[in-house]
Parts: sequence; structure tokens; C-alpha cells
Amino acid sequence: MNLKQLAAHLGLSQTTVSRALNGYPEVSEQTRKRVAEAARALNYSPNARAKGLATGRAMAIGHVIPISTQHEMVNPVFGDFIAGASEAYLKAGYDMTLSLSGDEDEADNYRRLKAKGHVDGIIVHGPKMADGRIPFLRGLDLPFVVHGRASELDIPYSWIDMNNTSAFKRATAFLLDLGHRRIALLNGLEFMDFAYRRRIGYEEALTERGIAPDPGLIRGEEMTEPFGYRAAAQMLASDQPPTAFLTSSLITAIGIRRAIHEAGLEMGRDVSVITHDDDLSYLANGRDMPIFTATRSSVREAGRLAAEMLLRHIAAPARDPETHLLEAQLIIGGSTGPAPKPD
Amino acid sequence: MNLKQLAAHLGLSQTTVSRALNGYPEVSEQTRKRVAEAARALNYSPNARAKGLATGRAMAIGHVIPISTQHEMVNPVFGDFIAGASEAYLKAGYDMTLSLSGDEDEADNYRRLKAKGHVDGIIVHGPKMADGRIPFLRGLDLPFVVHGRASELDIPYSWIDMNNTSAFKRATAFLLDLGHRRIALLNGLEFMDFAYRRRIGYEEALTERGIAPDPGLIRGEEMTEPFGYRAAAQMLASDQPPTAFLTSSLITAIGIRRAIHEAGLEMGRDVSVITHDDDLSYLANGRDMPIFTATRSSVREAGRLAAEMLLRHIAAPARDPETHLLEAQLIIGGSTGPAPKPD
DNA sequence: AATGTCTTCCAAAGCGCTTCGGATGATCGC
DNA sequence: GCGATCATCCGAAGCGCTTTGGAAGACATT
Repeated sequence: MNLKQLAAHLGLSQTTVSRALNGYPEVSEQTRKRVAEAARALNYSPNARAKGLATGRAMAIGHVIPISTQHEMVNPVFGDFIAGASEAYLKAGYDMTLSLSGDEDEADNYRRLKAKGHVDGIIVHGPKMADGRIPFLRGLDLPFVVHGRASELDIPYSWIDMNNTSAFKRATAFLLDLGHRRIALLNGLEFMDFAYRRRIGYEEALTERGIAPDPGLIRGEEMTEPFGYRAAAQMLASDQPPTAFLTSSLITAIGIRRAIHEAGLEMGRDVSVITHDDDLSYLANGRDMPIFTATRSSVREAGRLAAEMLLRHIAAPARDPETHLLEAQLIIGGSTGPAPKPD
Repeated sequence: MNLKQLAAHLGLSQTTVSRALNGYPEVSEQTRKRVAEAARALNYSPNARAKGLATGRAMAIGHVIPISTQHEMVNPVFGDFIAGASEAYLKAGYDMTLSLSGDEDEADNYRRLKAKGHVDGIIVHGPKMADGRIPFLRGLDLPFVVHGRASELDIPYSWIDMNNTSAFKRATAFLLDLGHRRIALLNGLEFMDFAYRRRIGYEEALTERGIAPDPGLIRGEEMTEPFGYRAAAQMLASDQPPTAFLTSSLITAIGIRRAIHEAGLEMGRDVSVITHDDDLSYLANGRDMPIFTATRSSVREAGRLAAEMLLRHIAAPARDPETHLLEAQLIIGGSTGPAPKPD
């Protein structure tokens, strides 16, 4: 069933039917009603490709995941983010297309994405510190919003990010206040921007108290459970074990907890742990009495906000870049306590 | 830059340029090369919408997530599944579009999806036992593959699934062999097909040994960490606590472990745990010496296979439904041991 | 020299929609 | 009663591509 057939069926022109369906004024209320009913009855639904061709709009947003960081997609954070984003898309009638951009020629991929006319805008995931995608996308004129920032780039673009630096600075300061002096940082991969910012926050807090960051206590890897376990186990077995851990992901924190237990220690008493908590639905940290003391910021909320921001830009392309910095909450749970007295 | 312009630039017709670019034989090698070079130099890339309109193919696969089970998307399993699928799509040049189908009128959504011409095929996620989407999709003629099955449906369709029943039966039998008699099952939501099948496997193993399943030891909820914790904590505090837990997700298992520790017990000695392990990259259970004894089946692999299956069906629409049953491995880790002797 | 066969290219229709520029009556003002 | 105005509707062009059905020329065949 296409427009032509529907029009024929109604004894009207395609023009009129199209206008009736799209709410244009040059059509009587009576015919509009008749058209609408026929459309429903005959199960008519406009072909998106044809519509897109004619209007130049795709009614779809692209989420581009570079294949090199494909872990972005399998990272549980990703699921919650796009779940948030799709709430916004659903309301606005947009679709979401994920494209894996092969690594070989990333720029080319965006160009193609644009030329293909698949999407009206793009959300950039997992920016690196000097992410090449950002200047490139600015060149294309395709609206985009970055989830995160690229610290080494000094050009305007739209982003939404949480205040990684201040969150980790506060968390570190909190541990220092509890008397901890040897605080380990189990971070994400160093070239990821968020990881960089978190380390900065951590180091600032330390140096402000006159403590020199110990490189032996800092690790940056893919934030898996085994990473947390291995790193924590090693550090705890060393001569000068840390009394507290700060980590970037609840999953890593779970690994740390395992290492702590295995060393015969108790979390929150012998060893403190603070984690960042993206408030993932499947990894809830507890609402009232969280297991882990955490810096919390909902990534799902971030997804929703990013999508809304992007849709605004698509609606009004001339708009200036917009930025949104989310402040994380520091939530006290059961995983932190005063530093144990050295015996 | 579009075909017309490119053709004009080359002094050729659109026909010839199109043919040269798409590898048709009626064009000399020389012109083909010339065209290819110009296309690259001028950064030409065909408009997907126009191409789709003309060819009737969208070069995209739809992954439809009913909003009622939106947790499907935030479920970490989802990320790994689509990561696997996109490996296949990438090779074949397909895009992947996620559509959230609102709940109100789910059938309508598929119809629209088809009418819109957005996608060439669909992957159905998270089937329920009598999932209405399946008979409906069979009516549309749009190729689709289900990840999982719908036990109450007796119609042919393509699916890929793991052998949930046999996996959980084997796991339960293994626990029985170790002397456990009170074995709890912390399952997924009961209306989900996989959860149903797992329970069947669990109950079969019990009844074959003459043990009646105790409803007090069976729970089915969203498979989060807090669920595992709460359920396990309650059961362990009861008069007749279970000596072993069988659960559907590594995340839930982590919650169980927390409850065990908190009860002052040791996992693998006082209480055994077997979990299903989807082999998620971010929640690795360990390769050599897994933390948890587990039934393992890679969901990423399942995603790849599902995508390949779907692409085959799109290429040859007349093909009969195809099915693929993956057998899970039972992997022995550190979380199981002989049932403790009652004192 | 006439016919046939390739090879290489092209014009134009068509995919399903939107939208510009009218056309057709009905209604109105004077 | 006549031009002007308005409310409705329609024809046809155009979005960028593929593909059908030739056409033109080169060459071989008879």
C-alpha cells in the first residue's frame, strides 16, 4: 500500500492525501478525516526512504562506535546510555542507528554516513583526549553531540559530560579526611578522556595535601572485574599496601572486593573502596544503604540529555554549541571507613 | 556531490557511472578505473535513501526492543549480542538500527517498520513464552531471526538459542552428585522463555533423583545484583537454608556471593554456586580457573550467528526456517564443592 | 556490401514521497 | 452581475539512484 494506491482508493490526488496526512491546512477537515481513516484501515504507512529522499531528513540519529574501541559497545554503560537516549528519540519519532565505523579510515566513515543521508545527527561515544572525530565532524555540517569531552581539543562543540575531575577530587579528599594516605587508583584506559580527568582530580587532591602520587598505585585498563581483582590483589600483597582504592567502575570495584576478601581483609574496615557509579540498572549499588561509597551520576540520564540536545540542534541548525556538565553526587556507603591504625 | 554531478564531471552518463561503480560488466575497464578514481577524489558516496528507493533494499537490520522489556537493552547481555551481530553486519555492509517499539500497539510497529522500508530483516530479542511478535512477523514477509525461542508456539520460524534446559539440568545434576539436596534457583523473570526452560531443566534433574522441587527455593526476577543478594540472604537465614544456588546470571551470582560472605560463610565450601555465564567481556569469569562454576555459552557468538543466519535469509528469501541450538559448556570453577555434612 | 555480433555507452522511466504553482468553484463586496 | 478572494484540490517536477531497452560504432562474417 503506497500513497498512489491510497489516493486512488480515495479518489483523491496524492498531493491532497499527503497533505491531509501531514497536517497541512489546505485540506478540509472532512477529507482529512476521511483520509486518516482510510490510511488506518488500509494499514498505510509512508515509506521512510521515499519520504527521506523528498524531504532530505532521515529521522534517524547515528551512534557511531569506532571499532577500535568496540568495547564501548559491550561496556554495560553503553546500554544504559542508549536506553536513555532512545526515550528522547521515541518521543520525537526518531530512529537510532548504530554504525560500527571500521578503523582503517574513520573520517571516511563519517563522510559516507553523511553522504549516504542515513542520519540527521550523530552522537559520539567514548572520546579520546585528542579525538580526531570532533574536528572532522565540525567540518561536515552534521549536528553532533559528544558524550564526554576531548581535553586536548580547544574548539567549540556540543557535549555533555560529568564533572570527572571534581568527582574524583572530592572522593580522594574524602578518603584523605578519613586518614588514608596510600590510596590506589584503578582507572579506565589512560587515553580515554574521562580516565584522564579522573586521574587529574585524584592527583590534585593528593598534592593539595602534600602527598606525591605514587605511580605504583595507579593503573589504567579496561574496566573489567578481573582487572580490579588482579590489580588489587597485587597491590595488597605488596610491601606497602594501599589502605584505600578509588576506581572508575562498579564492575572493577566488585573485583577489588573479591581481592580484599581473599586477602582475609574486610572492606570498609581494613580497606576502603570508593567507586564511580554510573547508576546502571543491572548493577544497582543500592539506594538507601549503598554497598560501595560512590560518586554517582546516571549515565542513562546523560543519554537522555544528550539526545535532547542533539534533537534541538537538528531543529535549529544555526544554534551555537551547547554544553552540559553534570555534577556527580558523593554517596556514602558501607565500603569506606577510617584508615586502620598502623600497628 | 551526487551521481549526476559526478557523471557530468566525467562527461559520462549516470547510467555508466552507476554501472562502473557497482561492478556491472557493460563498462570498459578503463572507464571503470577512471570513474572509481574520480569518485574517490571527489568524495562521492551514493545516497543510501535514493539507492534504497531504487533497489528496494535498505541494507539495514532492525533490532526491535519492546519497551515493556526495555531492560533487554540495559541488560549487559544485549551489548555483547549486538557486538557479535555487528561483526557480521560490518562484513556484509549492513547497518543496524535499534527501534524501541512502544508497547501500545506492538504489531503496528512492525507493520510500520516494514512499510517504512527501513530494514531488510529483524532480530527479535527476549522472546516470551507465547510471544505474539513471532506469528505476527511470519505474516509480514520480512525475514527475521529470534534470539531464543517461544516454547508455547508451535509454528516454524528461525531461531538461535542455547540449550537452556539441558544446561541447567546438567548443572543441577552436578550439584546433586556433590551431595547437595537443597538447591535454590535464582532465575530470570518467569515469562521469559529462557527462564522457563532453565527451570524445567532444574526441576527435571531434581525429580529424576526423587526430589520434589521446593517452591520456597525458586525465585524469578530481573537478574540484578541486589536480587541475588536479597534472595540469597533471605534463604540463607531461613530454617532450612539451601546448600547450593543455581542462578541465571553472573551478576546475580555476584549478589549471591555477597550474601554468602555476609552470612559468615564461604562460597565453595559452605555454600556452592553455579551460574550461567554469557561470557560477557566486561564480566569475565576467568578462563583458566573460573571464579564461579558455570554453564557457559558466548552470547556474542550467538549474536554473530544470528546475524549471519538473518543475512542468509535475506539473500535467499525462499529458504526454510533455520534453527541453531548451542550447547553450553559446564565449567568447573571455585564456587562449588561437596555438600557440607549436616552436624 | 550487407548482415550479424560485440562492446560500450546513453536516455528515460520508475522507486514513493513532498511541494510548487496553478486550476476550479464557491463566496463575497460593491 | 462582475471581478476579487478564499477554500480545496490537482498536475507535475524533483529528491538521487537503478535498470530497461535501445543506439552507435567497431569488427567479423558471408
